[in-house]
Amino acid sequence: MTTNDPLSRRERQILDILYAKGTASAAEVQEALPDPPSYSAVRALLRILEEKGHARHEAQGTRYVYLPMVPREKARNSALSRIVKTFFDGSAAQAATALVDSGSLSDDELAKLSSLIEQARKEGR
Amino acid sequence: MTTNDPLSRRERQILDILYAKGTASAAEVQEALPDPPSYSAVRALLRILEEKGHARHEAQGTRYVYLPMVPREKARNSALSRIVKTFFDGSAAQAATALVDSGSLSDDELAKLSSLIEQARKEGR
DNA sequence: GCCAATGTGCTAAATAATCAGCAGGTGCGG
DNA sequence: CCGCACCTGCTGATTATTTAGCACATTGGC
Repeated sequence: MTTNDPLSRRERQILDILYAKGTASAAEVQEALPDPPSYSAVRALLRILEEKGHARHEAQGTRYVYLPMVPREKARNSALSRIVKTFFDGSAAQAATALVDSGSLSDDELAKLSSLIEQARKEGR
Repeated sequence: MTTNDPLSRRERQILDILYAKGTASAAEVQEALPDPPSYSAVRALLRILEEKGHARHEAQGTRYVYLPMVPREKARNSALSRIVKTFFDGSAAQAATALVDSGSLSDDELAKLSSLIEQARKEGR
């Protein structure tokens, strides 16, 4: 019924797939799953996720399409804060630094991020 | 034997504790664990983590102290990249933006991050 | 109209994870 | 020297997870 009861391994994997894809049918989930089990098994897991309140389905034509209950942005923030806590001593700045250092940002992205920071600095004071 | 065989719920929790603390005794792990089981159980889990190659122990005086096998920095990067993939459509820039937007960065940190970015932009071209 | 193909709901069996308990060993204060 | 407090190694049982299978409904092509 709430947000953070502990998910099992498969439950976590499936929920992650739902977040990555935004929405997915049982078949899509199955094919995205590492070491995928039978279609039946996937459906059983999806049902469990629904019972636990982590996902829901919508009828799309004749079939079901599943999606996460808690909105992506909320989930993403709590995932980030979990990582910041366990790997960056609670420092979001360190985490941001690691991302920039990863070298996967384009020139454009760097520019935008830079101006975002400038803005934050102005507003901050 | 390597990085990404699937960890169970408790294994993940314990490993996270080891990463957060750097190093911990069985008792410390137990007390950091949510809804903590018996001391015996914690020790059993730690032994399993060792067997699977995710943790190791060092004798500290008469007792054991446990620590993760794969170095923190490596684990942190793969954790970050996992989140970037599932929550930010593979865009590290978006993730960095979310961190800055979280508003938890001090003025000082913002300044440092800014200069880091400038440096990256120069080197990038 | 009928027969694949593809969907659903439900259930029970097999596998994995989790747990607590017991049998020592070691160091230390009284 | 003895008992207490704390550690370790190991093992079996309980509980949760994960899985596949079956029965039935709906759709679309032929």
